[in-house]
Amino acid sequence: MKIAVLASGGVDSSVVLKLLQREGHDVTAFYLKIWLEDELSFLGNCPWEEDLQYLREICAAGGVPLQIINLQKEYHQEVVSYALREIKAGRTPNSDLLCNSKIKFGKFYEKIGPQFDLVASGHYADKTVIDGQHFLTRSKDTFKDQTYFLAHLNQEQLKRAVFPLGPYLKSEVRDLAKQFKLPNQARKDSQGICFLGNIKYPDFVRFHLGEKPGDLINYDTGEIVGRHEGYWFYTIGQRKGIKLSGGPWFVIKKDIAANTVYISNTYHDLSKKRDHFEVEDLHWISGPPTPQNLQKLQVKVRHGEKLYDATLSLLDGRRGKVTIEGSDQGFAAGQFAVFYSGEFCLGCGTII
RNA sequence: AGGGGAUUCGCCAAGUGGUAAGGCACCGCCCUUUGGAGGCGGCAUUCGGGGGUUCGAAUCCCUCAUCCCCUG
Repeated sequence: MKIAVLASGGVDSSVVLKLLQREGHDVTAFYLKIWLEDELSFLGNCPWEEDLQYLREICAAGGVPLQIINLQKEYHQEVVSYALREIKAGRTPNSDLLCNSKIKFGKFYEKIGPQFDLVASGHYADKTVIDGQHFLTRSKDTFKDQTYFLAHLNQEQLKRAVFPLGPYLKSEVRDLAKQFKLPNQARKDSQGICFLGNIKYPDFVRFHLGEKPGDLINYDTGEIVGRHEGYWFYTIGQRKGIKLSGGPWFVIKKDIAANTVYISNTYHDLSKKRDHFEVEDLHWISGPPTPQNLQKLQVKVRHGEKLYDATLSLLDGRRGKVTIEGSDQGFAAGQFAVFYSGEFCLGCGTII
């Protein structure tokens, strides 16, 4: 098989190169340049030179062709502008889901064309094929599982995607990296929104949206207790950066029209928890779940944390109400709720 | 002008003779391919200034300064 590998210079995607090569596939490594335009370079040094250095070394040693694809323009159009639009609207976007569906498994494929059979990535995720239908399933490493970030892929994209790390634990991947004698075997995992690199999120927001001071209001008393620099620097459940004494203070609610941010120091009280929320833009990777399935789903409200048992009642084709078993305090509009049925990742919706 | 009260880390605040709690904020690290959350650690040789009493004071005394309240 002719496989295009999304390679970042990190441990995971480097191990993918090796694994596929070992299986006898014809692999080509692609480094996607999705970095922000240089206008922002003063905010932080991009580590992509280091990425490429490792990648070049690994590809050279393994006889793997390496191509660098510039998708900065596409990335800006599809992801950055979305993020800014959402932030400005007072919502909390998750750029990385769209990065996968729009860029890594979207524009990238358009760019390289059908000459490659598959696109492989170093995501901790797996696939199952049933009757020609492709399903996204959770990786063996349930802690590291990254299906959350892949929930926005569509069937076509999933069909040509392959996730070789699915059957491995992170620790096993590290071991493989050692076995393969990869120079980046001990490299620290990357984190944060991929396009930001070392740039701090608030700096990015401030650069594009500036500041817009307004009142901080105590949600419980209605009293004005301080000032904020712009509602877009806050998200629901946020604690850091409120600066007021008497806390800890947590963001409860934002009023965009009034440019006020409501905070509370009783965030952990039961009264602030909710067991339901609404979603829109429901998206199913392999077709909508059956009515019976809707009654016994699991849902993730953010990456990494626990799965809630949940039910989803559809309001219309694209909207629905999710009720979770238990309660949570951090439902932020704009974030993705990702639905699971056992090992299967079914799709996602945007929290309203 | 009298009378009373207060002054401890950026903020709040314990401590009333025995050698400066705690919370918030802030900083660092960990966790984490989103935003958050969470965990761990750091954070006043010093108690408004100056004297004094005492083996020993933030705690007692004197004095100065500032602030608040009440009565003119």
